[in-house]
Amino acid sequence: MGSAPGSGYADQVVRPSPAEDRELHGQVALLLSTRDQRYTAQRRQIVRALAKLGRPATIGELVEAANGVPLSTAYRNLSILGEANVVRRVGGADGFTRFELAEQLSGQHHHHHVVCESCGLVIDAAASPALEAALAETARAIAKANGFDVTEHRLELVGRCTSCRDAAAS
Amino acid sequence: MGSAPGSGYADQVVRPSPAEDRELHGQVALLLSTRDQRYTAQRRQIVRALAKLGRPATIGELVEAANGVPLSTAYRNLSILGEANVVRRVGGADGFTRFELAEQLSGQHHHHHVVCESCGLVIDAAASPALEAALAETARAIAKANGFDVTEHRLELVGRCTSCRDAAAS
DNA sequence: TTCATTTTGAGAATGAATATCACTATAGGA
DNA sequence: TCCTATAGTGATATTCATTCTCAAAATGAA
Ligand SMILES: [Zn+2]
Ligand SMILES: [Zn+2]
Ligand SMILES: [Zn+2]
Ligand SMILES: [Zn+2]
Repeated sequence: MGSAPGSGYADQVVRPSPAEDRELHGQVALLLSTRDQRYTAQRRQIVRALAKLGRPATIGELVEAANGVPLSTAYRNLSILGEANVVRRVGGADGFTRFELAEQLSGQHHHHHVVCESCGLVIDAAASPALEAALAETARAIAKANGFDVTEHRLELVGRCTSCRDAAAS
Repeated sequence: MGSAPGSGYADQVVRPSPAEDRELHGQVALLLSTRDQRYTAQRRQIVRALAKLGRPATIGELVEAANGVPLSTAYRNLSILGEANVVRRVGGADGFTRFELAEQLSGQHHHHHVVCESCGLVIDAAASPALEAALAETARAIAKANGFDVTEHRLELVGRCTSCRDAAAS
């Protein structure tokens, strides 16, 4: 499930195996076909880049990892892949939109994000059952108090990544 | 403390009393003066607008509530007020940055946000002790697993506000 | 009143994201 | 295989929230 022993509730980046990779592209092709969209070479490049990076990535990181797919093509396809529930937008800490594979495609299920306030790095972190229970309870309280119908949540844990901490200790 | 009886952990908008209002402006003036900044009429208008709205507000809402302070002035002063820890930026659900008074100035302390995915409305919600405890535990686990030094968190509960739900039931 | 410093605000510039559109690639039928 | 309708591409133009510029106005100290 992408969790190394003793790693608690925070995941490291885990590369998909070749078999998982085939499975991924099969699922993407299916999701696209139900919306009469083709799984083109450029889209495959983008999906491959997202899987390879294993964390929410900026457009710049993506076009570089996706072998120089043009910006306009990358943006357009990320939008289409988003509508097909292949890609999810992640609001960054800096002003940059980031993109990641949808939870059911990335191997890990529901998760949250850890953000470095210094360099903007974003990594995934699985949520603990206790945290999810507390969130569900909060959602209930809000529905009661404000009539707001809470259907999901976004959690970002903000701090300093290892390399930024090392760099600060100069 | 801004919490009506029986409202659980989700706050409604609460107007500051005249006394609280004087206290607010005094604190703002102090925070600005320590950074050699003046508490000008325009800055006072903006702070008054933020207090009056009582929820994270967009630039458009602010310039309207602040009696037509020019856009460039509003942006510049929100930036200065941010550096002075008077104002906090809230990343919106839509693409719009929102601004709110710093927690210690708005009467309520640490809180989270409830976002309507339909109209973009953002309101405040106090956090329960159980939720905060679970968040602290998660932060500890992440520090252990990734070396990430988590110092704060941002939580958005996403759903549908009452008026958008009513509008959908047409 | 000077005069140095800060602040203002209209307009210009920036830049991430989106829209355009002529061209290319592809699927499917003839 | 050849056609053709449709979908996709990518260089370029456009949008628009946000930031920058800078001459004029306000402020405070002397
Ligand atoms: Zn970092
Ligand atoms: Zn993620
Ligand atoms: Zn709404
Ligand atoms: Zn708030």
